Amino acid sequence: MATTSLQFWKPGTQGPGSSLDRATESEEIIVHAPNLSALGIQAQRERLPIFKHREKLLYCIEEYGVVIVVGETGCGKTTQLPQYLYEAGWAPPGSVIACTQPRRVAATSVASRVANEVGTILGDEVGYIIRFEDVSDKDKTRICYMTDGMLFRETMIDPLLSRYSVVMIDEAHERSIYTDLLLGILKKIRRKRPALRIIVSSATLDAQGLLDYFNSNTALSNNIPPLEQKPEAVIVSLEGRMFPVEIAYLDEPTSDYVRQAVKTIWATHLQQKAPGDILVFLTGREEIERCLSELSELLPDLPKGYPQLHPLPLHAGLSTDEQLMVFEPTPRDVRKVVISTNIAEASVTIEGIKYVIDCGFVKIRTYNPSSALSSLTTVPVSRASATQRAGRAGRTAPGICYRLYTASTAQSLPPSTSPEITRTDLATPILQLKALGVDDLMKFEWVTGPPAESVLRALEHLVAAGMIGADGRLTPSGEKVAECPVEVSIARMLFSSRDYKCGEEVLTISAMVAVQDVFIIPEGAPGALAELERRKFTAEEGPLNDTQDHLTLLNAYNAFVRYGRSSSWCKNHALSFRAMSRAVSIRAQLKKYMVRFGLPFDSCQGDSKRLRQCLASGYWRNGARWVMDGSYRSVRDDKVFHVHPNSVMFNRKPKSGWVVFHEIEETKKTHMRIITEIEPDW
DNA sequence: GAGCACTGC
Repeated sequence: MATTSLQFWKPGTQGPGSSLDRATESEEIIVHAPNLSALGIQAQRERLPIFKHREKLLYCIEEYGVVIVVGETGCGKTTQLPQYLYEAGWAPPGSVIACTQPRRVAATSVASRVANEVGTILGDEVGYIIRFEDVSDKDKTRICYMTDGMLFRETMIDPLLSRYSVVMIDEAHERSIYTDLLLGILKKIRRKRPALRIIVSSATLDAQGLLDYFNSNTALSNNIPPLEQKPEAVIVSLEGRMFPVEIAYLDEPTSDYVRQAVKTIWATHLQQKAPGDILVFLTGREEIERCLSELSELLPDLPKGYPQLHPLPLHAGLSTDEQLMVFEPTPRDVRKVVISTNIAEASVTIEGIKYVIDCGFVKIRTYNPSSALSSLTTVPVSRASATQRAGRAGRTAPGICYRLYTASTAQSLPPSTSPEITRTDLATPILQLKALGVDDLMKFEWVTGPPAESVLRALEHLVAAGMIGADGRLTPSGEKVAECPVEVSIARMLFSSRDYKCGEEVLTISAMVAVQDVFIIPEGAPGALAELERRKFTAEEGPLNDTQDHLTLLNAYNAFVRYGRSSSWCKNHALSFRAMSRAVSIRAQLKKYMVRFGLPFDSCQGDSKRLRQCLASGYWRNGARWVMDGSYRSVRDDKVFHVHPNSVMFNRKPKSGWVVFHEIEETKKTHMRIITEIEPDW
């Protein structure tokens, strides 16, 4: 197979930012800067598309409570808008402009860029706050970038967010759970503190929905003064900066989009003479590896005179080193092909991409409240996602996006991905809302209401766990657990560690289960090596050598610390250095909460029975018993569960016949992850 | 006898 002819229908140019309108270079540049490098920065700032809208934005923020800013990524809103506000005097001493991001890297990298533009050291006038890292100054910081989760947490300490004059919720179209919770809280705060200004920044599609949300007034009660006649919220549209991206569809649907992706990569490489790298969106690791292997079979057939093709995988399971390879600049005679999961849709930006190939699917986690199980399923992408994926081709020059589905399929795609709050376990969010004084969940103004069944299921869980009393209010232990940055079952485990005298070990286990992907699966030899290494921790490391996943995690952690937290040690034992280091941070943070709640740090001194009893007390809802065919039945409703192949319990019969597990994941089968054997009479 | 979208506190 040498060349493949592609039958693509091209309906003409469309896609993000088809207008190529950028700020003209002839505009007068006003410079207040004292030196040349600052002059360069100032000129750059004024060339951004958002600069033309500066006065309009400032006027709207002065006049309206809520400004919904719509613009493509790259138009400068994240970096410029907080600076405009700062320059216009919105952050006098004692008040701060907050800008929230759904991801940690975004908060840190944007803060550092803005600090540079402002001409200040990061952490002085411009800072950031993410979990484990507060690079801000209580007195000096005027612009603060932060993760939305951190600002939500701050509302638990300061319910009116009184130190902020303006809160900008960035990337609101992603509808992360904390974005939704924050929008609800902010709408409430605005009633009590009208001086607060809110900016919601979003990509196009749902701007009208957000406008209606803020302009509706359903929860108005008698003791709150009526709002002014003028609408609460207004939309400001910014022009995009992105280059046009031509969209091409398949004429006929494909039954195997991985193979179609390989064909399309090959044809693009041979037919498109213009240099530029290729980015392919697939749904998961397995597909990426198949795509890579099928592509490598074609490589020897590359005709003479063509540039080389350099394929690279990109997904979250890779080590940092492997991930960094996709950013290496391409030599002149090589074309890079990055074959990626959804991580490249928003989290990771690779420069130099000119061609995007989109399989049209994504893996999404969905919580089913009636079964209390969450499952990972492959579903068609939304139109918003497809637009975002296509936009990855137009960051530095005009590009092309090949969609591996038909134009009519494209029209039937849902407009946007359902908000996270509609497909997640609400136990923790509801506990936190209760801690914020939202007692009546039906009156809380959700941007999108979660399914009633999810709310009921979460309330039932919280009542059973003793976090909420019969009156619907938080119990004293509920108030404490609401503060803890862990799930309800883990918090219970930490609290009962006092009775079982194993605080030290439970603390470590709590940190380790909070980190995913501790054990690395090496490229090529799926599972085998990792399993070998994992078994070392179960059998050879440490005194607690039962075959239990929780104890294996404990042993791995202790060994990591004992061998000096070294990254090369991790590499040799198929452990993720990133994950292990994160566990160290989480453990330190949880330790502070234990100190605050007066929980002792006893060690069980190798008495694994006490430790396992303590685990059982936390995972009291997650029990299962072994049955003859090697599967398990859940204690709660007799469902069929299987042991996850990553578990050290995989294909071993528990002596007692009973286990508790950390979580259930439903993919092709229903798997219990992180398992510990218990005695039935516990 | 066989598997791992992505975030966040």
